[in-house]
Amino acid sequence: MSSKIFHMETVGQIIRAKRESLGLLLRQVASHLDIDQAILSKIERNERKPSKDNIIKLAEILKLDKEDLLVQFMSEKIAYEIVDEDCASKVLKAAEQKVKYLKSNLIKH
Amino acid sequence: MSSKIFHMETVGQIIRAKRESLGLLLRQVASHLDIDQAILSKIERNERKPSKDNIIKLAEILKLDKEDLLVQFMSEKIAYEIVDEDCASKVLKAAEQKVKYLKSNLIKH
DNA sequence: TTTTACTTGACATCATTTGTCAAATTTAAT
DNA sequence: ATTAAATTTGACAAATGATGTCAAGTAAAA
Repeated sequence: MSSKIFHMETVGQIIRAKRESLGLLLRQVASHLDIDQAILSKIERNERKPSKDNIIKLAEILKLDKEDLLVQFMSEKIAYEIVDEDCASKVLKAAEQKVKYLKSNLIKH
Repeated sequence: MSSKIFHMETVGQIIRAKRESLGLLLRQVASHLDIDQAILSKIERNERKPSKDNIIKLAEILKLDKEDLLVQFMSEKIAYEIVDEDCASKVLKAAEQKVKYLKSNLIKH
């Protein structure tokens, strides 16, 4: 019986930690994202959700792996969307099948 | 090597098929949902997405299993959200972990 | 061909997302 | 302790997306 402990850092926690470790100010990072520092402050404290564009630019300036950060971001979004459903696990499994199906029939739109 | 064939009916296809098999008219079903039949027509042809409320009332009037239909609905939504990402599979796996984590730490909001 | 059912597109309304700004608070430096 | 810098907060605004109405068009059935 192996039970792993997961950190489950939020995107906000990840970027705050990295920003601070790089010694950057909110205003510096925010200006690279083209947003007000108020938003970035909120994003870091999980009070607001970043846009996809925010994430991409954050990965750039904070030297984080873009794909990793996007995965964090999107999975977090999905998790919050379905966590209140008791069929959350079914939903994810079904979604996996649908994605496979859609990708194999690569007819865009 | 077993490869299953999945139907992958959309929610739209499911409800149109069931409505027709019950001999119900768009206008009859739509009125039960409290929406214009135009919307229902579009939902059935995947031109518009149903709301969650639509789904619940559809399950009622069409005698479909409510949870099944909700799973179809939500998984479809998620699948379309991420199908264009090449890390779609990673996202779903990460989402599963996060859901587990969130559910185990059942501190609402 | 006339009626009935469905589809289409233009538009309306409302909620959510995404952002700005300035004042208030907190943290750090002198 | 004061000041200066950094962060946080809340009120607001604009843009976008979700959800719906309506009426005119098309297709199917009688």
